Amino acid sequence: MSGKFGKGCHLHLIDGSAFIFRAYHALPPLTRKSDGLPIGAVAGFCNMLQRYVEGNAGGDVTHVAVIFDKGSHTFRNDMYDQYKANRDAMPEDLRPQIPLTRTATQAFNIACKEKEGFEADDIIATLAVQARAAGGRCTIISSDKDLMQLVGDGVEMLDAMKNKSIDRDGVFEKFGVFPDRVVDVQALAGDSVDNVPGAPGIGIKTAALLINEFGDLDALLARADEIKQPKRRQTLIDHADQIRLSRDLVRLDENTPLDFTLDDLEVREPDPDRLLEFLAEMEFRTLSKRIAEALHVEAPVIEDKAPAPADMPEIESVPFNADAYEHVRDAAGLQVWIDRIRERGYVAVDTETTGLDEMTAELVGISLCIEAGQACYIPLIHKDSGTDDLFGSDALAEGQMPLEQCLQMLTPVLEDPSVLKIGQNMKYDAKIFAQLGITVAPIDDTMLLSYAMHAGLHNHGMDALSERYLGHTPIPIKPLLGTGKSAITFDRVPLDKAVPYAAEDADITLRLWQTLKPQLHRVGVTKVYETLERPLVPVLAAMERSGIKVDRDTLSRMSNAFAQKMAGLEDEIYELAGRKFNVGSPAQVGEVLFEDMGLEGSKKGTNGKYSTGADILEDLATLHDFPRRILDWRQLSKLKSTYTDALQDHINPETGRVHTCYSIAGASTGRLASTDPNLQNIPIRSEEGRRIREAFVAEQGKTLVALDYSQIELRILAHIADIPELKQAFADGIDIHALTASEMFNVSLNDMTPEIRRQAKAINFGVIYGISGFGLARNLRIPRAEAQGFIDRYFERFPGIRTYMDDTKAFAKEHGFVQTLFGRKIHTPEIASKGPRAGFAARAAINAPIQGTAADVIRRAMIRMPAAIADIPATMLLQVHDELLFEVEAGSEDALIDAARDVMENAADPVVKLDVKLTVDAGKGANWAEAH
DNA sequence: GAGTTCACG
DNA sequence: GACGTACGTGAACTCA
Repeated sequence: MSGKFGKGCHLHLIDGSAFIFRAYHALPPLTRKSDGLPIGAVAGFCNMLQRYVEGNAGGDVTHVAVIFDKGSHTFRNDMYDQYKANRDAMPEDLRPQIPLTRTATQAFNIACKEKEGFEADDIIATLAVQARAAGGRCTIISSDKDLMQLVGDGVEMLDAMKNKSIDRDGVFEKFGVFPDRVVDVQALAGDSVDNVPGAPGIGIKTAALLINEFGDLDALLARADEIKQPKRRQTLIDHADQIRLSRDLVRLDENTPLDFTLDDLEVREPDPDRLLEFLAEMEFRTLSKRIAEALHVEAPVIEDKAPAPADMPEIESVPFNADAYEHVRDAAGLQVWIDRIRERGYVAVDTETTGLDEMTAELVGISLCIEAGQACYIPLIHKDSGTDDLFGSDALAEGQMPLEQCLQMLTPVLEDPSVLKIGQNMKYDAKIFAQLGITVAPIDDTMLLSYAMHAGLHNHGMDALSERYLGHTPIPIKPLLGTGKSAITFDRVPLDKAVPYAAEDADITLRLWQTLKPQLHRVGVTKVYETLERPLVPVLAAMERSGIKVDRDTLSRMSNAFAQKMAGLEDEIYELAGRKFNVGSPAQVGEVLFEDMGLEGSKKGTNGKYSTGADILEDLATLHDFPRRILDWRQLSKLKSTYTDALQDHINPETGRVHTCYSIAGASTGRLASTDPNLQNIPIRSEEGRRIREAFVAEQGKTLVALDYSQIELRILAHIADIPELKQAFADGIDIHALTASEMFNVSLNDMTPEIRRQAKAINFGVIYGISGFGLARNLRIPRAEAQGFIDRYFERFPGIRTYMDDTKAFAKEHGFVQTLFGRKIHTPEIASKGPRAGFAARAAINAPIQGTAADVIRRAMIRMPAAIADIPATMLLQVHDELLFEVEAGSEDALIDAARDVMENAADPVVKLDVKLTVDAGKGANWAEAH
């Protein structure tokens, strides 16, 4: 059969996207063995194509094509920006498989068609209409109801899964009208999946009823006042425009401009070599065999390629070339990049700013990269460096587009749910964009990919990752900015220097993503990355931007009081020492103590200095007044310098609030770390220190609410080590330290003394840290043998703890990592070393699953929190490892406590079923001291 | 920049 | 038998 498409021809049009999604959801998440590339949807897609080919062998099909969607932005989005806005983002492991389904179609030698700006449905409509006009037949292989408007006059649909064909009567069954009125019914009924509004309260049944009564939609809308039901009548009158818009949205474009004709779609025999080569590349053994048989050729041997070692990724072969980066200077130049980004569906993004504090830093320029080596920098507010003006000119440099124009063009891409934005530490860039009202989503973050896979092995900064995984040293920033007082901000870097530096960052980020992302599955931390790391980025960005109000006057008053007390103490100290010296110098304190006064103290190894730490001074305090005074002075000095003084410098002048920065990938265990300033170590243990929390206040008319997990690490220990007595105690709400003491020392709970309880508490904590006799002895200030006796008794009483410790150490030795209950991996490379390092590593390995699981739990709570409190006028401000601090409008405190507590207590569900329930304590007040 | 000390969980 | 010794952080300070 060949020649022009016409009478007697039969065209099959396969809805490619429908095939892909069916394949994706029908199969488990298979991955290619050699490199972990997700491949399940491709496998299912190929299976469905093969079944299709087999099913039509000897049939009357003369022409065939698989039609795909391309990009997500279509003419319908221009008509209605909410079109398909409710769609979930494409699953992470599906995205890389999309291009492979095109390759697969071509490997089957089937025509493969798509068109930018149009949906597959429009192409199908156009081709079906063309086939009909030429006097041929057309079968659309899909069950998508949006295609039903095309049925009739030689066009029919076939649901390949159910092998059921749908004709005019079938459409009537579904819509209550024949195909020519389907659009009218859909326009009225709307579609929640595609977010087509329709007429509120009217479904398919009612819509069909109305259309059948009035003939068509135009007649119905024209004569809406004749509708008998008053509510329905009003709805149609009120929403007439919306209904017409809906009709335009659901009506398929039968005139899609196409660069091919029906004749190009003629059925072709598959080329066995090409097809089998593709299948071998995908490592589909069973399917290869089956297809080889069907084609009567020999199946290729597919080698069982061993996965490459995880720490030896392939180094990107495109060399780095800083001269090749593009300087985007105007809208035309940027548009080229935007088009390419939309075509790809992903882009690496990096921002250059005037500083490191995202609250005050200004956007200076944006770099983009879509392929290794292909990157650009869009400078926006670089200052002209041409003049000799010593103070720098404020005139803008040549070759820049207006910031507003750039953002206007780029924002739709940054916010487009179908374009993945890749960054290194995206929280930073997201905050910069958030300042400008832009919400960047969806995202991937190479720093977090690295963290999820390699926590404990190395840090996750871009320079380190580039060296390690790309074998490339990034252009250093120092020579560009200078150091010290003469340092300049990035907007003063000349463009010829700024372009290579900035663009390279995006290039590196993209290459890291290409290197690291496929390994995620292989390392087995996809869930960790997708549920514990990446979703935290917008949550933390919002918390950091919120900040917490800090009252400068309170801090200032405290500073003065501390200064006075310190001065008094200094006089006493000089008196006791008999001379003046620098109280802040540990070395000089050591000299006074151990040389002038001749007290007993140990020299410290490396530099021969005396150690004057708090516990040594504490011991000496019984012998002399001097150490006590030093301790008191140090406490005040600490409080003043680190808190009451430094904290004031962190109050943002715009917001009057302190905005900390959380590192997501700082702590190896999964904990967050807080910096600039650290708000996770605000004093509480001493009464004087605790008062600093009075400076952390709620805004007028609001309240601070603190919720903290009670004994979360011990509860997790009880679960992981499976200790029945501890689990029972938590279930009964018994004081856990008292219970431990009672079990160990055979004292009934009623006869418990604070001293015994204190010792048990120390042991409980010691266990979490990987207890040793020496450590416990020092902590409790008891002889080492006695401490060891306690530990022995503890293990005897709770043998599960010792088993847990031994098993965890053995696991770490064997695998080089340990895991939390949620699958987070913490690497412990030093466990293999000899000497004391191995001891450190072993204790860290024991602690990591406990501390890490607790960290996972609160991360999960934080990720769920925004949605859970959406209806409450409250904001999540701070996280302190097992505590969340909120600011809430007065009157809504209890609603917030109920909602937040619910999220926190059930945060492990449904992934982990803890044997021990998690309990959350709550407090509220005008300041943080009261709330705690 | 290393080392010490101390604030928190 | 000796090694060293409780887990995880960040910041300020001194001193070379």
